[in-house]
Parts: sequence; structure tokens; C-alpha cells
Amino acid sequence: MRMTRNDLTELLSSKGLKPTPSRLVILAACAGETIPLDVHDVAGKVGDQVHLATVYRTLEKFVTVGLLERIDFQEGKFRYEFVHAHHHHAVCGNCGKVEDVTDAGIEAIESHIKKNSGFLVMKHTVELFGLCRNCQQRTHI
Amino acid sequence: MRMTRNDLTELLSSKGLKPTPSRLVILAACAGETIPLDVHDVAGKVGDQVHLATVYRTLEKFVTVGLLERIDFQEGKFRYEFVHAHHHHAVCGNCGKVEDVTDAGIEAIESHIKKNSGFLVMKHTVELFGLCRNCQQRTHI
DNA sequence: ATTCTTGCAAAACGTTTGCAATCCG
DNA sequence: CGGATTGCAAACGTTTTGCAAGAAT
Repeated sequence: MRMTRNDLTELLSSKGLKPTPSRLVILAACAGETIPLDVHDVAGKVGDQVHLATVYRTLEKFVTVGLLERIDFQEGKFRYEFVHAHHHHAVCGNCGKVEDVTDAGIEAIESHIKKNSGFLVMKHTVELFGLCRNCQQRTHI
Repeated sequence: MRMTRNDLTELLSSKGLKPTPSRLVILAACAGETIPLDVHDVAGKVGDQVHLATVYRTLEKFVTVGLLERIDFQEGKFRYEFVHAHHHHAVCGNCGKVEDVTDAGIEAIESHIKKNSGFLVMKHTVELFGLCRNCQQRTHI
């Protein structure tokens, strides 16, 4: 998502966060990407301007205030994605391409389990792993 | 799942794995649990009989041959669960209780995305996070 | 003999934390 | 001033790996 410096500043302020240089550049890095970035990706995009520990702290803070969502592709590390419409991911195991999946029909399941066992679902993660159209063809060769 | 030493031996052999003492005790530890164990849990159950590195290697091998499933509750570590009926998990964020969710209705989504973008789903993960019935009451106090 | 398996130690990797310096209202 | 933010370095927890010893076929 393309955002001006003003957009970013206002967005941070609206969450009660001071728009520091570190935060602006980190938020810009995340907002400009369509696929979830890991900490190393973000650090790479912000260059040496921001210390790695600050990247970790800032990303985690952004998650807390709802600017980012923490994503887990089961790689032994976390990824972060700018929050817009709720969706899930289909990750190609060959090329790593990530496709957004808008509807996962999870809501029905959540109300079902609520009735069944009383469990209240507050958050869910759905990740689909497989092969994108391209890699299916290549892998079949 | 309760299994005799013979059951475990045959299970390992059927997967082409030698039924070594380490593997037997690790497999027994996993098969005896209904909730996914992390590596530390498994190491604890097998005591000092098996080196930690061996636990890691063995669990990963079991996943490869399909005896275990690797589970990710987004804790920064992996868990392992004996494979029986396919299901998902609802994890209570307060007490850590894990409830099995047998039907997630994911199959419809998978065929939908296949038609839509051609993505072939080979594996999916669905984890639900929230509060179990008990902790909802306690938290409301 | 040859392959598989294990223990050991070390390292790799992602992540967190204590502390001091700094920035900013 | 006082709280929030950052850099730095060090530690932490999880996981992987190289290598040699040992077991099994």
C-alpha cells in the first residue's frame, strides 16, 4: 500500500505512538509490501538506519496496537504484515510465492465450536501450503 | 493412544525405521499424549536416556515418515503430535488447554482456491486461539 | 565392511533484555 | 524534569550440524 509520510505519521499518532524516524521508516517498509516480511527483510529495507533490536521492538509494538499482524509460515521465525482486509495465505513450497485467500469460511467453525465446547475463538490462523500454478507445471517435468 | 512395545516396534518397522531404544521411548512418549508436546516435554518424558540432539533428529524423522505431525502454536518453537485422525486445535490463551477440532471445513476452501488461482493445497494449518469455557468465566471476574 | 544411529560439543539462528544514552514534550 | 525511545552488547531458547564412537545388518 502506497502511503505518504503524512499518512504514516497520522497512522502512528492515531495509535498513540510517536512518529519517530525509526517507526516511520519501518512502517513504510511494511506498508509497501504485499507479502509478510520477516525481521531480516525489514532490517534490510531500512538499512543501517535502525538497530536490529529496535526493529524487533517496533514490529512487536506495531502488532500490539494493531498496525501489523504477526504471521507464521512455520519457518521457525515470524513474519509481519500490514493490516488491511482480513485474509489468509497460500504459500508455495517451491518458489515461496504468497497468494492471499480472502475467505476461509472459518466463522462457521468458530460458532460451531462455541456451541459445542464453549470455547471462545478470539483469533485464528489459517495457512495453506502447496504449489502455485507455475510450480505445479515445473515440478511435473 | 495406548500402545504395546510390539505395536511401537511394528509401527517403526512399517515406516522403514529400525526400532531402536531411543525411537521406541520417544514414540511411546508421543503416542501416549493427546496434546502436542514440544521438544522439552518429550526430552522430559524420556529422561536422560536420550540426548537432546537425538530427540530433535528423531522427532523430525518421525515427521518425515508420517508418524508425527509438526504443530505450531506460534510460541517460537514447534510441537509434535502423534498422527491419528486429521484435526485442528483450539488453544486457550490463559490455561493452555488444547481442544481438538475435528472439522474445519477447509476442504471447500481448498477446492475453491484451486479453481480460482490454480494453487494446489497440499497441507493446511488451522489453529484457533481464544479462551476455553473455564477461563472465560475466570477472566470475567 | 558398510550403513545407520547416537552422543557430544559447538555453533547457528531468531529473539529478548538490561542498561545507559538520547530524544522530546 | 520525566517518560518514551533507541543503540549496544550480552544473553537466551530453540534448533542444527560436524565429527567420532557405537550399533546393527
